This record gives sequence, C-alpha cells and structure tokens, in this order.
Amino acid sequence: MKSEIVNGTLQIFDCDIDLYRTFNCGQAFRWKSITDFIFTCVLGEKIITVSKDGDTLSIFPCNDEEDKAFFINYFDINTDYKAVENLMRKNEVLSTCVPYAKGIRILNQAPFETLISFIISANNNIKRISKTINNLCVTAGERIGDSEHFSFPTPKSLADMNIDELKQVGTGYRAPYIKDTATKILEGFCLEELKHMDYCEARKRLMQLKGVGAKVADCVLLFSLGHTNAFPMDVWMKRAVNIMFFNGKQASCDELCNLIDGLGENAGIIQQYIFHYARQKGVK
DNA sequence: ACCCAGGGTGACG
DNA sequence: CGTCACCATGGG
Repeated sequence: MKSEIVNGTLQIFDCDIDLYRTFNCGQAFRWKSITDFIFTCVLGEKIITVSKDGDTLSIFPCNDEEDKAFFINYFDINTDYKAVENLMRKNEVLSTCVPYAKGIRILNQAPFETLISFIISANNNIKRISKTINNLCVTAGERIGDSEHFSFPTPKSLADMNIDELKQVGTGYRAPYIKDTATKILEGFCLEELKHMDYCEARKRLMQLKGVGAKVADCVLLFSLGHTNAFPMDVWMKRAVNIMFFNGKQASCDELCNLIDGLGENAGIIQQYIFHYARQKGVK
C-alpha cells in the first residue's frame, strides 16, 4: 500500500476503506462524523482526524514513522480484504453479503478501552453504549488541551470510581463489572500478552473477568487483540446465521461451532460482512 | 404498558 | 452440561 507523510498528514493511496461503515458498525463507539467523509476521535492522548477524498485516506496528525506504523495497524491497512471477499464469493450464501459491507475494516483498537466498551455493550444498544462511554470519558478521562475532547479513562481512574458514580454515568447494573475489571487490570492482568496467545486460551482468560462472557470476549479478541478468527455471536448474528445456513431453524451450539470452524482464520472478518448484511436487511 | 438492545451471572436441575 | 429469571436504562 503506497503512502506518504505530507505536512504532518499521513496519506494512504488506493485505499477503498468506507469510513462511515467502519465507524458505525458497532466495533468502535467514539468516532464522530464531521461530514460524510471526515471523522474525528481521540486515540491515546491525541485528537485524530481522518478523511477520504476519492481513493486517498488522510490521517492527521502524523509526525513520524512511529505514528505511521500505529495508523497502518489501527486501520488494518495491510490486511487483504479483497482476498477475503473473493473467498466469500465462492460460497453462494456468503457472496450475497459482500456488497453490503464493501470497504469495512476491522480496527485494531486499544485493548482496555475495547474491553470496558463491550462490557457496557451487554444487553444494550449502540446509541446508548456510545453515550455511556462518552459520559465515562468526560467524568474520568483527561481533557485534551482546551478542547471538548477527552481521553478514555485509565484502569486506575475507573478502579477509583465508586459504584454509584459509575451507575450515574449510565452503566447500570454493569457498574460493578467495570470497577472489578479495571481493578484486575490495574493489579496486573495483562491484555497485551493475549495478542500472542492461542485464541482459545486468550478467550478463557478474558472470560475470567466479571461481565465478560463468550460474546464480549470475542469482540475484544477481534477488535483489539488481532484474533481474526474470533466470531462474536450476538442477537443479530444468531438470526442471520439461522436464516442463511440453517433454513430458519435454530442451530445447536455444535452446529454453530462447526460453521465457524469452517470459515477458517478470517472468520471474524467474514462475521463483520454478515453483521452489516443483517443490519441493513433488517433481519428479524 | 410492553419489548428490545452487539449478554452475563447465578441458581437450579 | 442446558435453561432461565434477573439485571439498569432509554427508545420504539
């Protein structure tokens, strides 16, 4: 992928990423749209702005090779989505999903932020998840300069909040899960090492945390820890998979496991295509 | 008033 | 192992 840094902006050429789809599919909750093609978000301690002009993706600010490497990884630029799409086209059912999700990317996000975000996502909807996370950042994060933007809270700042404060932000009954998980991370539970661990082992580890079941663990593994075979099974996916692969009948756990195994190393990416298809079709 | 939302937990068989 | 009520909260 060709790219260059010009005046503090990273430009990536011949890039077919669809920013709207990528930011609004429920994998990330903090990107705000300025226009249809310009979005902004706090990553780490910096306010990042990205825009799309034709086939050129621009990311600002980007000051050095280290920044560049971070963005290439964050936006998953080096993964060959065309290859995944070609694989999907060989399957009659999967091929119908491809047009509904062209240009999506699976972001490689900050693990702690992703973990807390998906604990909040349990039995919740995307709009309210975003609102709650924003409240959490304003309450416990750091203001960036004199802007209206805030960083995502550190494990310590969340662990230091009491349950009532966490509830007041809108986390509801998940408040103790958040406090407990933040405390575990603060005390040394290492998320980074899960990246290099076997998928099943990493999943078991995550599920030891309160508020983290199979689905939340898979989201964290897929959206922040590089496990592209993780296949989050939410209510949308269950409906879609049952209709697409099991003739409308409810599949058993074994049948689902076999299906996901059959999708291989990129099952998680394929999952995102199915998710987009299901939501745009309004599968019920 | 009722149901749903990118579910998880704990209790009970 | 599987099932199930319950868990806050806001929008349809």
